[in-house]
Amino acid sequence: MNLQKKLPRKFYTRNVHIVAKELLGKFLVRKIGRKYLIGKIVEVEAYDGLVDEAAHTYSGRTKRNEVMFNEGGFLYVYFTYGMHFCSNVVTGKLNEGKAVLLRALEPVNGMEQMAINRFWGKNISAWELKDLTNGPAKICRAFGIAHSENGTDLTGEEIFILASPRINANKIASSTRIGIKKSVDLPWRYYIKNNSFLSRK
DNA sequence: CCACGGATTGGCT
DNA sequence: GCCAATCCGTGGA
Repeated sequence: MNLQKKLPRKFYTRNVHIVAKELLGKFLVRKIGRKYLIGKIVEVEAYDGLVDEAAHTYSGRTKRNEVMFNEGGFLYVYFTYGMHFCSNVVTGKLNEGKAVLLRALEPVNGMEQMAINRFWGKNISAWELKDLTNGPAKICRAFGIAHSENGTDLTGEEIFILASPRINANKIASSTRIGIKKSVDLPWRYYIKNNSFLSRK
């Protein structure tokens, strides 16, 4: 794994479904001081802007969703259920309002720190690897992603994604998206088949 | 101004 | 499997 080999802007400015599928198998990196938190992306969902009733941007620009209208390659972080953050990779061109929700990672490096971030205060010795980042809000907890990370440029030094070979199409599965009430039949959740760090089967 | 409910999680039945 | 937790953006009055 080459920490210098960051995905460039042009990776992100393409079609949201292409980017979603190509993000599978790539490595999300958070640099904190000299330490690196790293996880392999194994599950995502595409949110397709104005043609997608389930997308936050469907009804137009608001203060909450404005980062999602950037061109590709920025991090859109939102707060929900009164306690959770979720992160998205913005895709496409300026003002399209499209993004890929990061739903599950396979921890690769910095697991001790992820466990501290996720379970602060309680039972810190009993953490299990597969419970660190197998859900969209868990990723944010483990990686310390919250309000202040909203709008982070993924071509920068703080949070970025490493280039790595594309996952073979026959190892990728799709399904309907999880937890939404609109556009429930669209098969826009993509994940690596049989990976044990998925948020769901 | 106020009421509603959410791209979730974890604990309890 | 069910449901409470706990903010705050959003939309309707």
